[in-house]
Amino acid sequence: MTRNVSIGDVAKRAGVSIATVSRIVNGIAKKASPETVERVRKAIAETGYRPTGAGQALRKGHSRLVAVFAANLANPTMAAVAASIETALRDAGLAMVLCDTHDRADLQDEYLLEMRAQAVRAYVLLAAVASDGLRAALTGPIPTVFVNRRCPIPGKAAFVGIDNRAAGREVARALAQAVPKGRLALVHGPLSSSATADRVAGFKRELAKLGRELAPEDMATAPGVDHLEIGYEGASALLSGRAPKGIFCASDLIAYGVQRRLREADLSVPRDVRLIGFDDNPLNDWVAPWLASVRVPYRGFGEAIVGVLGELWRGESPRAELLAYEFVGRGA
Amino acid sequence: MTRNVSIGDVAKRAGVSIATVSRIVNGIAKKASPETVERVRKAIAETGYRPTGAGQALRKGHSRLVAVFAANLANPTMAAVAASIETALRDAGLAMVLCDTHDRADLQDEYLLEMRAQAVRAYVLLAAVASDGLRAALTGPIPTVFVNRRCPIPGKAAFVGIDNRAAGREVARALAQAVPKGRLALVHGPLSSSATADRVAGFKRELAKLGRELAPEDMATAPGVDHLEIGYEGASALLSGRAPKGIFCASDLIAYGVQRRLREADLSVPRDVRLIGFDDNPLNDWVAPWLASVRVPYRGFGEAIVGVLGELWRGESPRAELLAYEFVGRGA
DNA sequence: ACTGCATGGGTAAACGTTTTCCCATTTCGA
DNA sequence: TCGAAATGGGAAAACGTTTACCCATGCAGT
Repeated sequence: MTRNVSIGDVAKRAGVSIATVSRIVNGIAKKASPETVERVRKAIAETGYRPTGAGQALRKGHSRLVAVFAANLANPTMAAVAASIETALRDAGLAMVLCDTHDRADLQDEYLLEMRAQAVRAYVLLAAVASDGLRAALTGPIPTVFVNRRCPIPGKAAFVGIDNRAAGREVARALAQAVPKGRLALVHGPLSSSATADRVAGFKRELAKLGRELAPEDMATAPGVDHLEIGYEGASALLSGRAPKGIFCASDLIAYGVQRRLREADLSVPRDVRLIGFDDNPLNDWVAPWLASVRVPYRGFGEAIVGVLGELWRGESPRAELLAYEFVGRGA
Repeated sequence: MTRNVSIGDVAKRAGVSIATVSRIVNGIAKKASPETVERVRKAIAETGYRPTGAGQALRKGHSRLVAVFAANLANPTMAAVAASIETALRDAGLAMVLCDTHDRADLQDEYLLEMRAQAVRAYVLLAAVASDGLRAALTGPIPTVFVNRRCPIPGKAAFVGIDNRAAGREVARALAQAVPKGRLALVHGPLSSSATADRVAGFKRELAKLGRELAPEDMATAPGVDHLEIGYEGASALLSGRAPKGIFCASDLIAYGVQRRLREADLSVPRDVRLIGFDDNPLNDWVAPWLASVRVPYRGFGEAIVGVLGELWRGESPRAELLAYEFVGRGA
């Protein structure tokens, strides 16, 4: 219906050139008398003018969009991080394009191309997967920051997350202490994720140091992207022998799956088996008060990510920002 | 570094004009000899050309973006719907800009304006809130579809969701049957959401019909956006009297909150109290096997929404698409 | 031989910005 | 009083597309 108001309309109404309007909108304050500024501001307010993204993007070479890639939006932690990023981006005057890669390289590559065509200002990769497209993107001009899962391709890349290895060690100490004697075990997802791999490595290493090294049959995993199923399958594998007294689950969802399997085997958590998860899903306090976990400050990820992005936009070199995590004891 | 390849580069390489390339890319097949098409296709493949969004948006007046507004991304059902929309949009060659309005009118308005400036092809409002900006948007040229929560402003607007009133009635019958005698109760969030209001209305109406009308003290609510807290507070209110035997919680998260409060009062679900939630969070089977619920086919929302959007883009008039829900008995 | 009409494809305008020049006027220092 | 510099602001190009319009050429029908 009503055509969008353009910078020309504002200029006409204020009786100045569009160049002047543009300068004032963009805060190039050097060149404009206070009266002119006032007139233009008035015209903008009256017309409700707002610069059109397409025009800006065309001229400047980049839009006000940031592409966020998530491996699996159904995963609550991914959704939480996405929400946090969204808020932080908005505070920075940017908008989020959210892409679900389903952990598939082909989809990720397609999205990388499409988002480049959209002239996004940055890529934010939530659990990236290695792919040719990613390799290409890393040499391209679009700043990229990896979140949670480190860049699966060698080279220096910006990262925001926690020290998963140290957290894994802390879990090991907590579990060993909570279960002074008896079989300990581990259930985890694919190790292609650096987050998982680091947690597992730290956990195993520390456990060995404590003299409670895990045997191969104490470690279970399963393929797939659904951590609930992974947990269920992993627990099934563990239960072929004598039930473990303590299990580290590399994510809370895995722990939920494990607990279901244990429940079906008439084992009670935490009475019969201690469980420690990871991520500390906000629902834990409500529906899983038996689950100890590691709280990752997902709410703060957005701010950290936008901070790192700011550095990249200013031309600084990529760095890793590690946030503080916290072990949450539950089910004591 | 490497400048993006533009349509001109392709044209030069294929030895044709950019108009020809554009026509071929856009499938205007009438005007191009097979050999020319072949040459251009080859040039496109070699250069990896892909039309730039900004150019298209500028020329056509709209981008390949669709704006999705969610009231609260931390809510798993919102996230699930968003994920579903994302997939459906991708299949249609579109991308999703996700905006978290935090259920605030001012943020929603700001986003409506900003997304209009981004020339989005549509608004998808997940739990919209009434506001001046929304009123203005509805008279504007951008197709709008409401999801889950109906348009809070009178007038005809496209809608995708379920028949919440009928579902509420079904819950009433199920609860009355599961708890043949004893006090029944209801905990719900703000009634400004049509989804909540309809569920509650259907539930109360049917209960009255069954001769088990709710007294005022059997209905509890609490302000705020966090359903967990609402459930907890609501349950506290209910517990001032004799504990109810069955409670309908207008969402699963509310049910989680209620259950926690009951647990703290040493009441067991479902032994002491039957609980029925709504939405059927996928986690229920894993961590809340005591919670009956109404399964809303959120996975299918995306497809339905994109279908409705297609109609709107073709100029058809807005309609409401109601999807099938299903009562899920648990904790019997 | 001329008209009429497909067929294939090129020219150029338009979309809305930003930004580089450029110009006019004023101010200031000597 | 003259030149230099500062101040305020305009003209126009460029970004990448799409599309309305135009122009050849070839061919069939008269």
